[in-house]
Amino acid sequence: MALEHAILVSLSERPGTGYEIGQQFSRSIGYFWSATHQQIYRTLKKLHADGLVSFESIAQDGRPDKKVYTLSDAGRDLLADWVSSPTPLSPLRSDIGLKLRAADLGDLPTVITELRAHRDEAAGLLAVFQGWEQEYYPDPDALSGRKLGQYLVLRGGILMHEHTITWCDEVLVRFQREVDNQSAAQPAATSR
Amino acid sequence: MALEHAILVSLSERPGTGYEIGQQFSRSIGYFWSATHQQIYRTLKKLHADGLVSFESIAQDGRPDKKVYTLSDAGRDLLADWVSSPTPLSPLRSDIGLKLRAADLGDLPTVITELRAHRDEAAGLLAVFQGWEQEYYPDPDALSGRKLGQYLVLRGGILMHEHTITWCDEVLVRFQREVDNQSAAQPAATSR
DNA sequence: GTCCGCATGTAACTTGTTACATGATTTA
DNA sequence: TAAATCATGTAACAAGTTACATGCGGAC
Repeated sequence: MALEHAILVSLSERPGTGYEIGQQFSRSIGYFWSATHQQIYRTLKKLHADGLVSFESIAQDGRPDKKVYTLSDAGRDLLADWVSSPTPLSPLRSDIGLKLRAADLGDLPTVITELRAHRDEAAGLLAVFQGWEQEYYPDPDALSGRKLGQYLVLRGGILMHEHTITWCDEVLVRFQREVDNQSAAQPAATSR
Repeated sequence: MALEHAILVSLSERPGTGYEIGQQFSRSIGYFWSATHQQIYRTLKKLHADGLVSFESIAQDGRPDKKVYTLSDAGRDLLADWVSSPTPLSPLRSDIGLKLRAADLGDLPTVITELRAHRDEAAGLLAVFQGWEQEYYPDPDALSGRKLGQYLVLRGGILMHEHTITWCDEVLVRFQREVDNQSAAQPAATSR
């Protein structure tokens, strides 16, 4: 259901083509909701059939026509209801959690290397987010309305990646100790 | 892909029926990977066709036969490879993030009420997790192997819910201030 | 006598992923 | 001349959700 809402949210910020919505999904909104262009086109078609968006075809030189979609009144009403509706805790699907749970089946040093890569990736994204925070929201206390919501979502992303990094570090420390203990127990085993 | 791995992880901890795996998915493992029983039965069939698990039918009085699944050597090898493989940052799908981004379209006091409910739900789960931590892992420094992995996943869950609560609180403070400002600006508007 | 736990399944549908296809313009 | 950007789409498949179906035994 929520992909529809994600697209409506994007259109509520500004009208745009499927392509442009896709851009947003791989930039700002994309850090909290992802979708491929195929999903977007498919869903736009459905939203149009349901009367939640309208579009205007714009002819272009050389390129195919573009369809600029706009939120309809019905779409805006639906969004307003939706943002005020309850949000149950969403079931999790965390690959890294699963892997950790079975980590002792794999090769620990390799697991550590991959975990560090994961951690660094999160740290990279965190830096990007923190850059945005400083650039776009230098005075967070003064924010209100739409801008405030966007800022708070960004804050959520920052907190989330901080959490990921904290967790990875905790795991890395413990796993490193585990490796050290093993090599201390079998000091002759230098290879494999 | 990863549902297959989730089931293999469960079977690597102990053999079991589809039903029992489902139980695990709504308890321990379920807090990091969720699946319905339909998905599980469907996937078990596929895993069996691929030779990653085997099963033994056990006749029962009155009840239908149960199939106790066991991880095969091939399944164990596949799991070992998988836990050592890279884990890219997974794309996010956060309903609450999306809603926040469009929060100004809805009724703020209602949004606040729902957000508080969300926060409290997370706090409830956090308490459950913390209970487990104390009950099952009273001496975390002494853990190793399989148990250590399970503990670290639980730690991840605890950190995650703490993050959720921190975030919700941050948002609640800001939104409450927003409401106060609005009612200060229009002190006569007591209803609606 | 009704609900809960055990135990497995089918069917229909919605979402999400991956690959392929087209075609002009701009940038390296 | 190879690539990236703009712009839209089809097709096939994998994964996830919801509803329905069966049937015994025990608890309330």
